[in-house]
Amino acid sequence: MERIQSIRGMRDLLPADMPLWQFVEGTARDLLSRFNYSEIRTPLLEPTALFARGIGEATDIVAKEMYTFADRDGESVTLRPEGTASAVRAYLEHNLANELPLNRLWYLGPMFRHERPQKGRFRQFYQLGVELLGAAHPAADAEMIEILWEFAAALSLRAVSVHLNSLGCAACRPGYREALVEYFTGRVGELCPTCTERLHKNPLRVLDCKVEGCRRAAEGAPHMLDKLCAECAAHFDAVRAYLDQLGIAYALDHRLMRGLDYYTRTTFELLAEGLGAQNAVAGGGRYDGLVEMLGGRPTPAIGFAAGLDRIVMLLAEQGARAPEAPLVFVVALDTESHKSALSLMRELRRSGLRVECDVRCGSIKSQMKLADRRGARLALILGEEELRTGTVTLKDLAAAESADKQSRVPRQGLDALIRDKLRLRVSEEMRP
RNA sequence: GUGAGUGUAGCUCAAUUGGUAGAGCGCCAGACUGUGGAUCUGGAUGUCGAGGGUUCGAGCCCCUUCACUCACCCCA
Repeated sequence: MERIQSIRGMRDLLPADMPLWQFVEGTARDLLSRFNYSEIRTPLLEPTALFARGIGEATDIVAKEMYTFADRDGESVTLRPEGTASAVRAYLEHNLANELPLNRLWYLGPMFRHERPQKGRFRQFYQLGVELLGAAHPAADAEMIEILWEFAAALSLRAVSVHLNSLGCAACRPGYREALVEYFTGRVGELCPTCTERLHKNPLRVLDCKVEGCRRAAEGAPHMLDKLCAECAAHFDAVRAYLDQLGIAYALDHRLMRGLDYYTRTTFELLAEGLGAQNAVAGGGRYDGLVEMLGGRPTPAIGFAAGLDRIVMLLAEQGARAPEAPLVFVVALDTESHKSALSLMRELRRSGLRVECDVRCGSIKSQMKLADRRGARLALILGEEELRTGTVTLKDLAAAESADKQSRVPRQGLDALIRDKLRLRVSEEMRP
């Protein structure tokens, strides 16, 4: 019998992986609530037209990476390849703009793209998205980048850097594009075959080609930042001033482009070392045109998406350990003890402690062994003796062999005693 | 979609020029039947990714196929 396994590019996040994931997600929730952003949850499945219109028909995502199929009634539906289009759709569908002039939103969940998997890239992957709708002011750009910066800081992400660029607007980008084509046309000979093609389809992409020859050819290319119109230039300068005020370090990166059609003006990325070729941890920017493209009134907006798979991978490589509540393991030696243990465990759990036992009810040895495997901090042993005297044997599994490693304590008020013991050990460990 | 590499016990890997599988770790059980993590002893486990071919004989050679990994492309 052939065993069924998960679909290519779609992986299981196993129990051992989850503490880090929960740490990352918890950190995001906590941070965003302090910036007073509201969570929004949208369906995984949307009408195909939403993405075709929002992201751009010509982008790779729409042209060849979407999970698109006919629903039972024939409607073309698509598993969301990113979150912004859905968030904006919901924003318009429920008239959120009418309730508030400024909407701060975030979401977190799986996205789907039918790409060839590789390190840091999956067909089902998780993104944290943050969107700020209704503000054209550069202060909004700065807030968005600050959130990303604070997120990285709260996670203690090492070896990451913020890259910043401006893509200009409908007024100045076409001019830049022309200048770029003109520049590269003069050195077609130095470009790789793909770039020769790109030159006509998407000249901006030539800038971030990895081939050595193209990189050299791109060195003297004109910069978007030099071709910005007066408004875009002023906007960008203001954003930079805010970032300086906040002490946020960034690198100007004139080769930083966005693959989705809806981006304008400010774009930024959080890049990390140690992720292989997929080194972008988060990316975002201003998308002043999207709301209107999706049928709403012209509304300025900015946002970013962070790749949680990559962040978790980075943290794991940096040896990060997610904090976990200490575990109390109850060991019962016979049927009577086990009955009594049930009540004890309920009590302790209701008092907020994390408690489990070995429901296989085997020998004390195998129970102790499981306690150890599970990483328990304390073992509570219940046997005939303890039942008779109204006590439990408390063993500190993490302590070195010593007189107070194990002791007989009264069952009354046990949870307070345990809390004391755990606090003590925690404070000991926190000393450098 | 393109290219390269890899597929042998739960995990990491080994198997001389083709002679029908082994180690470490892990797991389970024992070592004065009320005590884990160290040590010792014993034990279970593989259709050698799948299908076909060559051969007296294939984990090793050939073909096909699938999966995984990394890179390109693109992106988070």
